[in-house]
Amino acid sequence: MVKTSTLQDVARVAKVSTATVSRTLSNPDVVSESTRRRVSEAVKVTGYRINRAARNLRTQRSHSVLVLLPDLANPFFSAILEGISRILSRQGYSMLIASTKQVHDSGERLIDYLDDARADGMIVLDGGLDTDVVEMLSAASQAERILFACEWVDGANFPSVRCENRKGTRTAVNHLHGLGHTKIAHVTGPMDNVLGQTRKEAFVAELADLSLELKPEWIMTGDFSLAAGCLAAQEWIAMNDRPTAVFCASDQLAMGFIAELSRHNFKVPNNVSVMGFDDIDLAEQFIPPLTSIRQDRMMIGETAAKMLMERIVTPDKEHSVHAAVLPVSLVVRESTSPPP
Amino acid sequence: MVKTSTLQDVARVAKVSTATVSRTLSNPDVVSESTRRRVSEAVKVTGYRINRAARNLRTQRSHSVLVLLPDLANPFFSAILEGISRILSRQGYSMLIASTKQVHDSGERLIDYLDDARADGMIVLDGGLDTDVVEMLSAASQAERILFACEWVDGANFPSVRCENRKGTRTAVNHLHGLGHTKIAHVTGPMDNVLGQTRKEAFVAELADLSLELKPEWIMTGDFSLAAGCLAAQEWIAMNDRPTAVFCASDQLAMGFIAELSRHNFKVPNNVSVMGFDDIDLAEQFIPPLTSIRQDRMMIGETAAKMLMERIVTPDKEHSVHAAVLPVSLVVRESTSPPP
DNA sequence: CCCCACCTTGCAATCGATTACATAGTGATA
DNA sequence: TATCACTATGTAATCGATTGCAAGGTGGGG
Repeated sequence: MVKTSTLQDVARVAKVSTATVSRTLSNPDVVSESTRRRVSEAVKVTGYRINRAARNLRTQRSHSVLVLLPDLANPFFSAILEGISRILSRQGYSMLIASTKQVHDSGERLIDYLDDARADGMIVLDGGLDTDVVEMLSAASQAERILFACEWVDGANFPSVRCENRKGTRTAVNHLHGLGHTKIAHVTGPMDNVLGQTRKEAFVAELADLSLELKPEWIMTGDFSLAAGCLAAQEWIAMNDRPTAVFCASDQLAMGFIAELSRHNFKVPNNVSVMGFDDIDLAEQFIPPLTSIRQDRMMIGETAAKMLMERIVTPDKEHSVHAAVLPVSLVVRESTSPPP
Repeated sequence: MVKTSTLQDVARVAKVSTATVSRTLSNPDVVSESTRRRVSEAVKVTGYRINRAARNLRTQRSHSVLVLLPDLANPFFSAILEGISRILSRQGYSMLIASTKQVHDSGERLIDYLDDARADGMIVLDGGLDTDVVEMLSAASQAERILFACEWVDGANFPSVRCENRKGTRTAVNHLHGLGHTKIAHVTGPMDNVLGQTRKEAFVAELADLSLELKPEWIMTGDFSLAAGCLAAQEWIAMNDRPTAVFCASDQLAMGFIAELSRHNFKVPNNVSVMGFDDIDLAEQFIPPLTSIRQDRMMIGETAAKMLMERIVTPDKEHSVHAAVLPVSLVVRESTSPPP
């Protein structure tokens, strides 16, 4: 085991005090040109690496951020992580990852991550936290160091980043209506999820605005999964008066829906137009390529990280943006067409 | 800002020394029943949370592990992460995430993570590290605290976890041959990648064992992406003597291949059988559902984490397993059938 | 009754970097 | 030349938990 060298070692080699070395490294302007050179030289010679545990202890900062996912195995989040990580590493911060499920199962409490100085802040990608957890977090003085991205918690007042869910939904409905559809169904996300709710509300509202008929059975409750899409397809097949277009609350739903239809020899978009939401990577390669509402997941991650870092670096400042809402866009591909 | 309480506070309340509190928490057996109760009570009263920075400094352990991905946005890795995280959190360890690309771009050196006490070990999911980086890592005394998963580096001698790539490939070829195919093509992974190479070698070897013809043009070089699959499909379409089956080195390749074929009105498996490798979540929902070689990604993650933790906890012990090779299995779905 | 072993607890050094405060040195100004 | 302002550097306390060593206490054996 090679002992890594410490500030002391550098100080000895450069023939200065540890204070000077420390200053040279973190605040070069205050030391003289000549010392700066001597110290840099000594750092090189000794191969000095700062010991983060020591710095973290002294500065009361962990220099890392916790990202909390509902489910690590869900690919939807990877691009968001990429965005977050990009910003964090640029500022010398590390990214810790955990899943809410796991944290819960292991009996840890979320707030511990902040309390025990493991993380300076956290980005939560799960709006479905238990209410008592949310209450504990908001009560904590650290509430400003917690940020919700994509999803959020109604009622709580955490800073957040989200995309234009309402506008995206309305755009989707308008796209279908514009193609000539008048009987439009919706496969919802999970109804205990804020995204699922919001998109459904917006869907209902937009249909009303367009004065389109909406039979109760045309709202099919699902979650965001492929499997739920399959089930919804079976419902659709069983209907007497089938809608000619279906707006799904996620791309995975739409893919499941289309897959199941094709097993029953229905063609998309010939027999029915289907849309998704998210524009995940695969949407483009799906057969047929999926019309969807695109959210820039990388940007969601980057924005979230930037906002959080601001709050960590200058905690007492009044911050300009409390809830960032990022634009979405319609991506028209081949799963939608005029009604038969 | 609520000051969190320290060992001192607990000690004061319990009327013992900090040493006793520390011992009660980390090694309860050595303190008496009565003190143990007093201390536990005091911990509850004060709401004490250990300060990890302080412990990390004193114990010279960071209690976290770095996981290094080639690309965070690639969903292939999420289940592996889930597996790793599960094991780590069970042992009170945190999971740091970074991507090789980013580490490289930001000018950091990988070894820094170990040197500056940010991580006790690392799990690398990228066999494509630059040779100089690999050399630096193997030279380091910390080489035993670095573990490769999925991919590995030929020549270097790091502990590793991988799946039965050769056997999986041979199983795939045998499946196709068993269906009656004699003209079998292969779309390879990237040829600078150890998985791509291994699977290709095994493919060639198995065809030879079965005494099957193999025209040079039947080996199509790709990478693991959807796009490469599309290109390969175009090559296939352009062939005079078309193979009746294609084994792709990844599911994504297979999906891209099939998608492109369908755009040109070829049917799978009617016109050609196509197989993938990995059995990613979507394989089952693809149209047609994809025949593939399944690797248990969660288990890869768990195994990697267990092996690494062993080495971290008892660094000097001789460890039983140096390279774990996990089983794969054939999953037959609808993208393969007897030749036309 | 003394000695020794053993169990429990406390004292205080330690991990390595940061930073408030003190001090030495330099040059300018009156 | 004395004084002041200012810069550059050193001294030493500090962050909070861990742990080697020492000491106090208890009980059993001789």
